[in-house]
Amino acid sequence: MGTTRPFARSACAVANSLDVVGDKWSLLVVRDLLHGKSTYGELANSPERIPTNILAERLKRLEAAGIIVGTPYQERPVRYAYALTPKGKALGDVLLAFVRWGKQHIPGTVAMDQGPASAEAAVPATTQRRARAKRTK
Amino acid sequence: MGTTRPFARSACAVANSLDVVGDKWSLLVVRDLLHGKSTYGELANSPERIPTNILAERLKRLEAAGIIVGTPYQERPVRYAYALTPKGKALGDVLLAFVRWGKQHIPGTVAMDQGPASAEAAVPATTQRRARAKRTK
DNA sequence: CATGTAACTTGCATTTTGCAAGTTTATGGC
DNA sequence: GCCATAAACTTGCAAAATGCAAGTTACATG
Repeated sequence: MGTTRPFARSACAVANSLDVVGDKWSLLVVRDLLHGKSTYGELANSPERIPTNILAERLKRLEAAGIIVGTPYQERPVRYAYALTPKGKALGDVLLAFVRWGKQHIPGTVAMDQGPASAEAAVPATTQRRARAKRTK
Repeated sequence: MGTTRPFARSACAVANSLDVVGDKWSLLVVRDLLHGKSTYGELANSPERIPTNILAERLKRLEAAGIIVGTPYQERPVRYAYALTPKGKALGDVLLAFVRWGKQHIPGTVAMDQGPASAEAAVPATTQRRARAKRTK
């Protein structure tokens, strides 16, 4: 019974954290969300130019992991505004550690400007759009 | 001249840090070295069971990145004891951030015991071995 | 109706991983 | 000397992840 191995590699907090966000892109998405970005387009247009298929896949993985949530800000076509959950926001400390290490040990790197500081209007304000007769098919 | 793009993706400290240690194994190797391990065998026998070809490749990459140094503790066959440079030790803060996040947000994970605390004898004490007539070829 | 655009999806070619097995050099037992 | 064992890597692929380009869907605009 229930002898299903509980962890992929070990019970180490570091190993399991890396199994969730230990790749070249996930933490950059989190960084952007922390900085106030929220739509697919905003995330795709970050300076690192994440390939769009990778972005779509990461958004699903991060949502499945409870790090972000996508709430529809528009129907027909459904479009989501992504935001960090508390679990996701807590990754800010990890990001901060990376920023400090990078700035100290990789010459020329800089901390990307902290985002909106007091960003309201994070959600595209339900883009004003007249609801035309919606024919579902 | 010299218009060789200085960074692989952007000047962001996070992005560049991830380009160096942003994979599933590098930080686990750093973790083990912080905990006092130093030989290939000790690293290979960690609970996560890193594939040996990956371990060999990571040791080369981390050394090329100035995060670790390998000093030979034995000739014929040459064997190296790996240790963290100051740059590598500084990753301890990143590890700590991951430990805190993991323990807080991934149920069941734990901090791997801090290593030797006051570990001398980190190097295999130049394994006592009578120098037999060494025929180089 | 022709264009344009945001948000994804799909098709591969390339790269990275990972498992298994092989190699090299040396040690210990008989 | 001969055989078994071991540490530290290396090599050979098969499988999975990544990345580039192009395609798709559902509007908005002129």
